[in-house]
Amino acid sequence: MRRPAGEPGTLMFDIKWIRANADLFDQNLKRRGMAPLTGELLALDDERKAKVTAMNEAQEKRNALSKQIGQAKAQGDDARAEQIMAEVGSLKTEVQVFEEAARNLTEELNLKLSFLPNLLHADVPDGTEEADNVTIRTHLEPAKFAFAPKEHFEIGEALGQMDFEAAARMAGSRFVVLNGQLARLERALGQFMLDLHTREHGFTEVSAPLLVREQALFGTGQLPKFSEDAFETRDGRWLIPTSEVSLTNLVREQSLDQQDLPLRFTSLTPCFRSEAGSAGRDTRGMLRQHQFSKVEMVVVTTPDKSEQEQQFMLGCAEKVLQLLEIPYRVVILCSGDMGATMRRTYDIEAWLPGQNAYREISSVSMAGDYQARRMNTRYRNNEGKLDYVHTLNGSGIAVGRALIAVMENYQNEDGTVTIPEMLRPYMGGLERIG
RNA sequence: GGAGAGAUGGCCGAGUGGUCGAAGGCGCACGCCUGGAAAGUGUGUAGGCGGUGUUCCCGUCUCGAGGGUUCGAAUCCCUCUCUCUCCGCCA
Repeated sequence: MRRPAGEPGTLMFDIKWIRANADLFDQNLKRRGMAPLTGELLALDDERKAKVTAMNEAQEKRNALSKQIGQAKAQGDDARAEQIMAEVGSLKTEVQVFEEAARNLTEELNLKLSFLPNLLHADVPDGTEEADNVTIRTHLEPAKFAFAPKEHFEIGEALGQMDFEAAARMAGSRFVVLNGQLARLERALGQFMLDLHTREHGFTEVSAPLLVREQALFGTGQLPKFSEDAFETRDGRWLIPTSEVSLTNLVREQSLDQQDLPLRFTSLTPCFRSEAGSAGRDTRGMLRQHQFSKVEMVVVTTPDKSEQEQQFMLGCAEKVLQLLEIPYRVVILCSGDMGATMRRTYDIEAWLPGQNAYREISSVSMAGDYQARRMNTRYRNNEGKLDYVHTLNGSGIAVGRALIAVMENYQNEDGTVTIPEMLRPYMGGLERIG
């Protein structure tokens, strides 16, 4: 793994905070199902600081003597210059030895810190698996069907507009080909969501790279820990697993002005995931694909606004389903089911009649300063001080899964699919598919 | 893909081995001047790390990034990234 991004000496996690809150930090790891680490980390940091101090002292001596050489030469006193040169020669190796030791220790510490999970928000419930997530609220009662509702792939294949076999022939499993009205419906969903967030919710639409450097994935936290989940190209770039990566990294290595915050970005992009750990799960249909389309929301804000921004974003994502009149519930993820890079995550799960289950369709998370530290993104507050920004991200919402939700919730007994009112303008006024 | 030029503080821009973290200008902040403002004038104006220091100080590092040469590097060497110009190719 290459040296993490950021200025030399920048640490990926606030070691001073760990030092001051050792118990809290280890408790946090425990809730994440990990062993305590403060002892190891602080010992390493002590060692590192000792070497840095020793290096600084040696440099101080060297600089003072070197300065004298310059002065002697300026006065034409070459003999004295020679004498001091001989004296300072041994200091050179001393500086190098300490410098190398300090660098190695900093790298070692930073590597360890870069693997640490984020701190959990106080609201996050304890738990080890999906079943421990807590439902916050539900919206709309699932509709009762007068017939046995089908799964989306049954509907799509019967319509002749969803072709997994054609996709498999050219790309392998976990890909799909949509055509005709279903392809247009996917496009309509994306347009509808983008229009909603840009017109009603104040987000700026962004078109950004889908192929990014390793540092960008490091910045948002997908690397170094989760490299097997994404696709790497032959030239060392990566296909984004979510446009959270592109949108969040818009501010990498920047110092922002407080008055410009919050920044709110949205984007409709394909997402690429290897689904390496998901073999055998959701193999039928287009619920879990290597490539899918998603509208993403990213907010960059000051620490004090992080809390309210997450609620706002959650509301923006819910609004999509409310306008589409699809039943859903909001859950808060438990400590064991959360992503390592996040402090608190709400999932929105849409009702899928064909599966007779709620399935994740959006995830809205706060990252705190975790990503900001990795990207080295700060802001200058009104007092002129620099501090790390807070970042948040959320799907607003997953287009592929929204397509599934629409198809299953709006299916008719004759195999047709009614088009939700809100989408009809995007479908040329079409009222049903099939 | 080939040839060349470049990257210095918030911005512009000097600086080719020795008190250079960096002249000068612009901008910004505060003060003086003014009835008020402009003009003029004075002062200040990066960040990281460390220090059993804590409104102020000390040390160190940072002139795109990383490494090297040297007693000493913005300045010399190597690698990388990015920008620009010309040629080729191309949607």
